[in-house]
Amino acid sequence: MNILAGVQLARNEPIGRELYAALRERILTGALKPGDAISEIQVADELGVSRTPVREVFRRLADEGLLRILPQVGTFISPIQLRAVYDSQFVRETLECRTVRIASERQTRQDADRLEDFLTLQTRAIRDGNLAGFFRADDDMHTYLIGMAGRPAIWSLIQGVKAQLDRVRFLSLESGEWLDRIMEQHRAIIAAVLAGDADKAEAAMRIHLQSVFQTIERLAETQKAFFEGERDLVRP
Amino acid sequence: MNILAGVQLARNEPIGRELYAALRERILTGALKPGDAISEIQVADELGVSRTPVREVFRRLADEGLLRILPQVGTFISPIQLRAVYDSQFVRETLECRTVRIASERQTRQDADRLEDFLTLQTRAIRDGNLAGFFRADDDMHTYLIGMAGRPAIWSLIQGVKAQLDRVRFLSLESGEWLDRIMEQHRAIIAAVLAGDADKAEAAMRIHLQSVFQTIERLAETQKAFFEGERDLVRP
DNA sequence: TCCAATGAACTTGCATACTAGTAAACAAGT
DNA sequence: ACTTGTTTACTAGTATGCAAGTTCATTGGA
Repeated sequence: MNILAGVQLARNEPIGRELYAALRERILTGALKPGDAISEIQVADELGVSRTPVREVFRRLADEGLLRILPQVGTFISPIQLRAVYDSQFVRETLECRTVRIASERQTRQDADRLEDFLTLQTRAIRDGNLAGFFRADDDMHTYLIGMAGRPAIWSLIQGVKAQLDRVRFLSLESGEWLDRIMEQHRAIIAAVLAGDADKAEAAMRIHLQSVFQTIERLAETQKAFFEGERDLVRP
Repeated sequence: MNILAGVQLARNEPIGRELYAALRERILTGALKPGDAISEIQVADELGVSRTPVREVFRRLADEGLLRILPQVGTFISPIQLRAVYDSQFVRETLECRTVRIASERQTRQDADRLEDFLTLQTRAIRDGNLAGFFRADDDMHTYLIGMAGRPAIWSLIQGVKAQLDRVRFLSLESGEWLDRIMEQHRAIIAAVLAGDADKAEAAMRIHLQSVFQTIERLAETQKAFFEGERDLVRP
């Protein structure tokens, strides 16, 4: 079975960059499922490169908790660890609730246009059934808000911990009514930010980022095989 | 000149583990200064191993922002980027202010003994002029507080961003009166936590974690060569 | 004296060969 | 049938060699 169905490297950049992104996406979207074996040689052969760059990518993914490397045994896609998911949510909520607060205190006229653009992009993506596009516009909006708070670099840190959350998100293949509810949350956040109401913005962001809990509730039952660790962990 | 003055690998574990810790410590403590060149071959030869494991360690340190790898040119110790330092402080303050809040709400009887132990360990280390021991006990106390909040894993994330802060801390070689002030801050935090006063605990923690700003003030002037980036960045 | 060309000595990126360890299939004995 | 020992085929860890690019000192000419 092909690990990388039809991945073609452009080879303008170093190998690792693209391979990292490609593998990461396949793990997050569930194309590579928890428990699946994935060997350095296999991937190297499929790409027509040597083990060395593949190996380095594996290491990075293992550091992020997406791969599990067992020496002399093999490398496997990590199970989704509930503890790690809850911790990731905690970190994201803590950081973004503070940054959105700052964003709402610093908001200016031109921010309004940009933020509203994100909302229209998102509704349009939903209308067209373009899930990938929606996720991208979603991330872009969060990125912009963090930038407004003057902390653009923090998004890359959140990106790191968010991996665990995204695995859950993709596993759930959000249905239509869910997306509508997310849009409502987005609108509430943006409205509060543009109104300069820090308290309301923080509250709206918290509700938004905590909605992943409901997704977990539904999933941890049905997709039990992909999860690891006890349920009922630290919940606020 | 020796990069690794007298580092002896135990070779019970994989090479990388120890080498990573050894290099990281030398960068943080300033034994390896910003701008210093450090090549894969040189380190490999000094350790009597091949380039491959050294290379992987370099990659991880580069991901953390401690090394700068320029292809076909060389690898260098990163300058201390003020922007990264302030961002790290922001992340740490945001996370630990929330966790110490939770810790103070969950505190129990046996926590009191442990926390007081940390304080005595610290005062003893200061009395003996044992700086390394003080830093260790300092970190241990923060670790314990985060554990009290039920989020032990978050410490490793903070550990990651803390690297930038530690570089500043070690560069300043805190003088005696500074250490006394830190101890006062520690005592204030612990007292608030044990009293179950979340607001006071959070405030004390914020003051404590913001004290690095004064250190930066003093240093960015005198040690200008080690720093990169404009002063007067986002400050609360 | 100045400047440009050149080449030696570096560097990291990548490829490949070898080592050593695990696991599972299999064979032989009970 | 079951256990035990052995073989075989895999894995990642490590070593090493080559390729490609940068830096810098040296050299030759004006």
